[in-house]
Amino acid sequence: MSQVPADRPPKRYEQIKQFLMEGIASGRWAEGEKIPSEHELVELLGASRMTVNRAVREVSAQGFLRRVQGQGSFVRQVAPRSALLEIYDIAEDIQRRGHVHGVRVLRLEAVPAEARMAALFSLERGAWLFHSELVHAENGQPVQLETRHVLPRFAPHYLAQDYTQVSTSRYLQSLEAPAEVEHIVHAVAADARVQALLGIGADEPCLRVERRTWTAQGAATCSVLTHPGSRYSLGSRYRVAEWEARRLG
Amino acid sequence: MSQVPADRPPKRYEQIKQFLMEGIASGRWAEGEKIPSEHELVELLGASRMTVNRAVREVSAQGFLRRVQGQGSFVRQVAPRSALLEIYDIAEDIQRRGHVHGVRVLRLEAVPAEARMAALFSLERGAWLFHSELVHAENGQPVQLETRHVLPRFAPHYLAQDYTQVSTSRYLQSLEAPAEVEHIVHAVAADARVQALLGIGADEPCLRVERRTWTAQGAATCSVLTHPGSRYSLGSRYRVAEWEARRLG
DNA sequence: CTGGTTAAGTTGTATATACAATAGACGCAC
DNA sequence: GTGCGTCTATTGTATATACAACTTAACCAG
Repeated sequence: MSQVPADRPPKRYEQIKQFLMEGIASGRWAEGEKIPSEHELVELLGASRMTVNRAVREVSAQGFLRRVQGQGSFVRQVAPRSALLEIYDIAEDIQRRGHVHGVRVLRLEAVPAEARMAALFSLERGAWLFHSELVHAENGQPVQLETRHVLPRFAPHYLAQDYTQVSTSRYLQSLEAPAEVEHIVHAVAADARVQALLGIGADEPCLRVERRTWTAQGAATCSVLTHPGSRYSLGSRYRVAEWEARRLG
Repeated sequence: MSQVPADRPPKRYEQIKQFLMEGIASGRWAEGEKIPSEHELVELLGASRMTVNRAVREVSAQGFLRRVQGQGSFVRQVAPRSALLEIYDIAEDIQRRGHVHGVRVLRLEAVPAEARMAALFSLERGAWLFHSELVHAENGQPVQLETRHVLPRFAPHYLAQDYTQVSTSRYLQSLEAPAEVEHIVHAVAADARVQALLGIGADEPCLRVERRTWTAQGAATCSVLTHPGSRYSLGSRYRVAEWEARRLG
């Protein structure tokens, strides 16, 4: 049996954090449920309240607990999701690298919502949506196929813009900052049409980002960004910072 | 009639955090420079050391300061940038979904660094590195091939752990929080070995995350996480307001 | 029943104190 | 000079205590 990484003398507040994390992960305290009060933890674990307080505060800052003064500490309904993707504008990205950004507008039109889109936007089938399809190129080589659906109420003049001058992302962001954003990244195989548009072979995998935004009124946009796996990747490098300090509500 | 919401009494540790952030932002303390010690801040600001300690600790957790026991607190070279991707622990992820997490350890050994790894870790070729290879499964289905190289100096007991009990990520994070993290996501085709390990077909694309971490001493770990495109995707959804709120410190 | 007050429980903050752990400087014996 | 121990400065952790702020429930006066 492997021993605990007993390299260092255990720290009391780390032990308590561990105790809390295990209780949360194991379901000993269900989601939304109240965990023992600081006072109870003091008696249970035999540490001072300040030490308990630090442990609970830090676990809370990590997003696993919600604390309410005068009431107690509760296990969060939705634990913090792992991956965060920041909004990015591919035109800006390419220019930042000092390369030439080119764009070709394939479609820019109003379309009736088929079943999937109707569901995503909470509309009836056949309701009108704005739709655009663009291919972005870096130094002449296609790097992204951008397919987008936009709620007309959110961007009434979406179809009248010249997207060779201002990118779709930039125009949409100029309207109203979304209240909520979702990104999903996955790897997919390209169908024949995508292969042709991106100029890739049949066996080349693609990196696909699905991006949805919501305003206070509801779903606003839904985009699918498809990149050739060989010519594009998402990257980030950052200094570790704030998952300790994060406060969600 | 009741008064307009009166200003809440300012919190001492928030004031001190503000004081520190202004000093850092204004260049009053240059990058890399030592800020006043806790004791000096106590005398300067007239708060107790515990309060000063909390303020400095939280600013430090946000990445703006680096603290060295016995030496002092120093302004970090570069302020933290917002992250594209956050660290995630697949075991935690799976358990959070209420599924069964299984892991199979394929390799756990010391290996001599070949050219690429030597370059990444700034070592000479042939220097020893710890190496692990694991397959993670969700409800019995493989969802991640985890290949990792670790600098022995960073985790001397890396090979002695039981990774069926505590995940590699969690163990490594228990040692020392990395100062810097890099993630790169791309789509790749799997070779025959990976296909076999993940139980996927020849034409199925894979989602690959490369993750590297650095401590103050230099590169610490380098991981390659390969997921079957059909069974795994990276996702995130977040409220923009909260994201923005974190910029304030 | 209504409305306000009180009391108890919980988290939030602030302080004083103590000791441990680490790094660097100084001085001393050899 | 070299090596070793000591001292000091600094951060890291732990505790006891106090009071403030907030929530809920109980209670009581009308």
